[in-house]
Amino acid sequence: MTDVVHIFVSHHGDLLPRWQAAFPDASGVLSSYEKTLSATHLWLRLRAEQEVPPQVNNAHRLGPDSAVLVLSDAPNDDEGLSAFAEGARAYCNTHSNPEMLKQVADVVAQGGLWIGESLMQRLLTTTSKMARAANAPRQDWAAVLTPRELEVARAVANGSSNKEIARELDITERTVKAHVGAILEKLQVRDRLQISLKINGLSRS
Amino acid sequence: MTDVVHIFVSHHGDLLPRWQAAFPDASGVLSSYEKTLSATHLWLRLRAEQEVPPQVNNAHRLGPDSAVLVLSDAPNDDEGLSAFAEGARAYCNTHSNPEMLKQVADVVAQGGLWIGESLMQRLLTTTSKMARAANAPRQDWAAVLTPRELEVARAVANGSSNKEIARELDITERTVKAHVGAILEKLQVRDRLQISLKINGLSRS
DNA sequence: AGCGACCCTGTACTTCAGTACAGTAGTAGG
DNA sequence: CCTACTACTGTACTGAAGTACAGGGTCGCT
Repeated sequence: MTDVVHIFVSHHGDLLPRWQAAFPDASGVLSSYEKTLSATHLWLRLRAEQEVPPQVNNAHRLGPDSAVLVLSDAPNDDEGLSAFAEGARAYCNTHSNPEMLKQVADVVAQGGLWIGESLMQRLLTTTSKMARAANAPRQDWAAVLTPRELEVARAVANGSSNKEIARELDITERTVKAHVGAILEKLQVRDRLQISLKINGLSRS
Repeated sequence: MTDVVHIFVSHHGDLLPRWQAAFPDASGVLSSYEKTLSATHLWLRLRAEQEVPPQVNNAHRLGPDSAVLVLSDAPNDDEGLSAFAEGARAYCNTHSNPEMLKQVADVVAQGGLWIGESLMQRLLTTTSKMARAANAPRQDWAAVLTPRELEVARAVANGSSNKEIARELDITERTVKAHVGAILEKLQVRDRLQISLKINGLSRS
């Protein structure tokens, strides 16, 4: 815990009082390259009038080996998502209290990510929804299809024509039709489009 | 930080040495209801041979007001997802070192969630993918299609045949074909299946 | 050896999707 | 009034999808 260096990157290069309270040794910068190289924790205060990705990328450039922690004056889920998509390690409110900031820094130091509760909830619900829709029924049809049929089914679901699938699998179009026929029967559907809906978890059954 | 009570729920009701190291005051239980009520942190060591949801739910029953922290001998993303879906506040390795466990406990005490890096990465990628697929292109095709074409497009995407759509909209099959043709041209695709993929946000463009 | 899967292929047919060409009609706007 | 867009319909054709019928071969199990 001794070799931790906090550097805050903000519009004016100054430190908010609560940042100072959380990390007495921290320094603030505007964009001076040399000073930021030594940072372990590079805090970036987002500027609302600019896009998020370039700001985060710039922070990565300032400290290639630093963990980038993003501070937002008005946090929202989409902004947070953008930040994490660009490799940020934390996303929290600019005006969080010192205890919170210290907590965040510790989590990041341990290799973790800090995400707000709201965004977290969204991540969990959407992903678990996807997992539910993608896991439970998957074994349903995956079980009845042979390996080869599975390949064909996936290609069909992806929008490929019989001819394309034939080329891809290096077999005759006739054979593809045979496989498709078997799939249609096993999955109890009439169309290749219905196959697509079933494979992609969009059918109402 | 004074009124923190750690209780470990495991198969044998005993404490691993590293748990003890992390929280000297912690106690371990098998399933005695009275003792668990006082817990703020209820650690649950998963049993591999059982399903995850009932185990987590049982932990909630043991301590309705406790935060449930899940420990897994062999963590993986799907298991973690199940745990969080059931309301767990943390998911980490059973054999994490004491520092890690303390860290996890602190995060949870602050109202946060602890999620492994791998699972986190998966959450972020899938969600940002969904956000991308759900926001940007949606207005794309909706804008170029006329109201009637939209109806037809949705029906097509749903797997209806031309004849069915004709019946549903009370028009001729010929007219449906005209609409479908217009949709194909405007959306720059060749198939009704591609229409389905595009409407359902599954195309790679 | 026989049986049942899975994978592969051929010919021939029906049905559906999609396109070309052509036309009627209502409605909004310059 | 004329133009443009939308909705609708017809005949006729091409091509893809799907089905029927019929076979070839391999592999594992009884």
